[in-house]
Amino acid sequence: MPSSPPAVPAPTPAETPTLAELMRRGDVFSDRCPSREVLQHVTSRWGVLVLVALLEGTHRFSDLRRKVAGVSERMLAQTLQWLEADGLVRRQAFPVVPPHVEYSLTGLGREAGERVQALADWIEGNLADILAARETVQRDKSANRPK
Amino acid sequence: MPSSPPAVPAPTPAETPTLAELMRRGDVFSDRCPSREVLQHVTSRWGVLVLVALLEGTHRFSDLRRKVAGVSERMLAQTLQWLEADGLVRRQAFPVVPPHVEYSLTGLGREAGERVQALADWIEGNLADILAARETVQRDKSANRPK
DNA sequence: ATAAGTACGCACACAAAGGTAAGTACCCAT
DNA sequence: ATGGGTACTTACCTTTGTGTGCGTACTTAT
Repeated sequence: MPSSPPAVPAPTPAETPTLAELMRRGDVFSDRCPSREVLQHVTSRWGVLVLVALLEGTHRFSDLRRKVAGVSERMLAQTLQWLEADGLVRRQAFPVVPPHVEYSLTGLGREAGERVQALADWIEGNLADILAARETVQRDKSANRPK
Repeated sequence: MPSSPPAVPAPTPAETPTLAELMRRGDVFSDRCPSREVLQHVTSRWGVLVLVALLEGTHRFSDLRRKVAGVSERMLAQTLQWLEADGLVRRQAFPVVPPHVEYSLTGLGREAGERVQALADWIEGNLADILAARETVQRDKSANRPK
């Protein structure tokens, strides 16, 4: 149980990448780097689930809606448009009535999807540990201020 | 250029996992599964960046604030509390004045962090392709409705 | 003596995310 | 003929995320 802070090891100098550098290779730690937008689309609430769902193959709009439980039509459409704009999802519309549209991953989308799936899988597999940790952390906090 | 939709391959039967099953192994596709909350914390705008930052080692609050460019004190504190509650981040406060608090990853946090880093790294490395795709997709859309 | 740094909590405000409901223009099953 | 399915869009409203500014209780640097 440490009561005094450790000594500082080494100061990290500040970095200021140019815009051109941010295009060649993004930097999520940089405030105005475009990679942050992409990150937000990919890690958005429904974006993650759509990418994982599409890893299994092409889906129609309403198939996705059923698979991704809880998503509204509005947000599913919105999310798909984000991912399509970023070149991760391909949209194929057939000129028939009633409408028929198929969504699938592009090459980029598949690569991204595999990474988000790795994360989602890990969370699913370790959910029990995480929920257990929640209890523990909560208990420890309460112990530090019993009144 | 397909103009008629392909035939359907096979209908997937509906699944309804019980709450108990959702605890042993989460299912992010299930509406009320707790894994979704965890997913949201981990993939939140600042959660991603904090996890990646902490992979490099222990950081103080203000170190994180400087490293994660653009985050406000309010949201950094909030994000850290989410991750701490989920057992991914450890908080160590020293009873000194001025305040000194150190944040680090737990075992769970490191595993999660590695996965989000893999995603962040991929996005950084493929940013150029994604930005290029944005242009292309935009152009294709405009071409389909020139007026 | 004054300013800056530290790690937050709190109140206020705004914008974005997200849900609900309705409308569209047809087809198909009952 | 009525109801449901399809792939959205739009308008309206609520919730959440997020930023800003202020206060704190001191210490260290200027």
